[in-house]
Amino acid sequence: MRLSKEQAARNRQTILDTAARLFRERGIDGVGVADLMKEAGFTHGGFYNHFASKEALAAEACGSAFDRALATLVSEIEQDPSRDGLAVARYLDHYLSPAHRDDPSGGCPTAALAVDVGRQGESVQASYSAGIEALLGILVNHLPRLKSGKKAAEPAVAREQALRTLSEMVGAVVLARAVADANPALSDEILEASRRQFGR
Amino acid sequence: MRLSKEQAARNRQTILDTAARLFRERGIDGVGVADLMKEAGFTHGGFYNHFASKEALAAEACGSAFDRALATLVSEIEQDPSRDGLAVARYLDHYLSPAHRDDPSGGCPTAALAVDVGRQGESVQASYSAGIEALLGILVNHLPRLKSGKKAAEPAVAREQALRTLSEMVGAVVLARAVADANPALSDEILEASRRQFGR
DNA sequence: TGTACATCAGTGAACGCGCGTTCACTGATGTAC
DNA sequence: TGTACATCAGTGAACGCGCGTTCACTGATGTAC
Repeated sequence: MRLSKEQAARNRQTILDTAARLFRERGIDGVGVADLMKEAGFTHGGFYNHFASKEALAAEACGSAFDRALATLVSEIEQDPSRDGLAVARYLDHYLSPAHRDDPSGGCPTAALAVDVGRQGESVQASYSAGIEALLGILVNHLPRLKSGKKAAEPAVAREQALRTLSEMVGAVVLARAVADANPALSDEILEASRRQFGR
Repeated sequence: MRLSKEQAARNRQTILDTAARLFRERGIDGVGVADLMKEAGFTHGGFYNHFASKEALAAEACGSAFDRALATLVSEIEQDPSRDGLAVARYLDHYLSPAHRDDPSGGCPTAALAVDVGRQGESVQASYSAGIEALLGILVNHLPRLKSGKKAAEPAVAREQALRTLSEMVGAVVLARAVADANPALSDEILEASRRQFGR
């Protein structure tokens, strides 16, 4: 049953993408190796041909989820000819939308994995931290223009602004998700309050 | 081995307090009934004399954690003779402190249970939502005075301000905890950025 | 280019372990007379 | 107030189940000659 190198690499990627999706949806501890492999279309025994352990997968899946999410954002920023932060404004508008709230499995890993990661091993935390730094770097460079027009802000001010914006957008999505079933009106209200500030 | 009513009630409260502590520390799914009962000083079989299920306990423990946290805040506000929001400023300053970040088991349930709750049953989500609404109500009434002095703000503005503040403070603590081991400098920086705004 | 063999991705059973929950049992408490 | 009995909190073994991980096996791929 040996497969071609190309097919094996494709299968590995399928497992990785499935993990990135399921981990965001149900939490890292909420997805079993057997679950995951079945969802990816395999039997569970083959998992260890691709990854040393579930933790190794979690670290890689976290990094992969960040890579994809950030690549999309970066390409949108680069496609924006005016470079005035409109791409970031659109990003924040979607970030704080009910659509993003209702789709954790395809959404930002920062929000979906935030509390989980603190309970995982070192390698997962390192992967997550690197993702946060990368997202923060983008915000530092492109967020200030949204707030203060074309003029460049003091670096320390831009950094502080980016940190606070990140906290608010992540907090809003996390809270909106937590109360979505029990109190949908409050959930919408949480998103709207921050969206009025950043988006539209 | 039957115990007095008083002793039984005290034991029940011990289980509840232990659960509120462990759930915030390790997550609701990260604590087993046997773990919990051992930590509370009992054998696991007796659990079902007090609670119908683990979910029933989780809902009650979540409510209990909010009750205690909010009761402390309310009493501090009421003890403040000037009523000018200084008690809330102190609360935010502690909320955004490394001490609070490093003590999830004794800290605010909003931040500690945020992502977990979305994956729990309806009763847990309802209990959590009620806690959020209560905390929000306090912020609506006492936060605006911090920002704009004595003059009362428009109700809609006060509500929006409270929602955004809640999102930012919860997001900051959740993110600071997630990167605390892998990137302690970033963790401190996240807290500091929001703290400079609200606390001190 | 053709043949012989080592490699290894995928299969499915099995490992020890911990999960939430149930149950028969114990014996002091609470209650009915 | 004293006695007889039902109640029930706590114990510890057991239930079926799913967890992460291991392993012997299969057979097509990749490689050495």
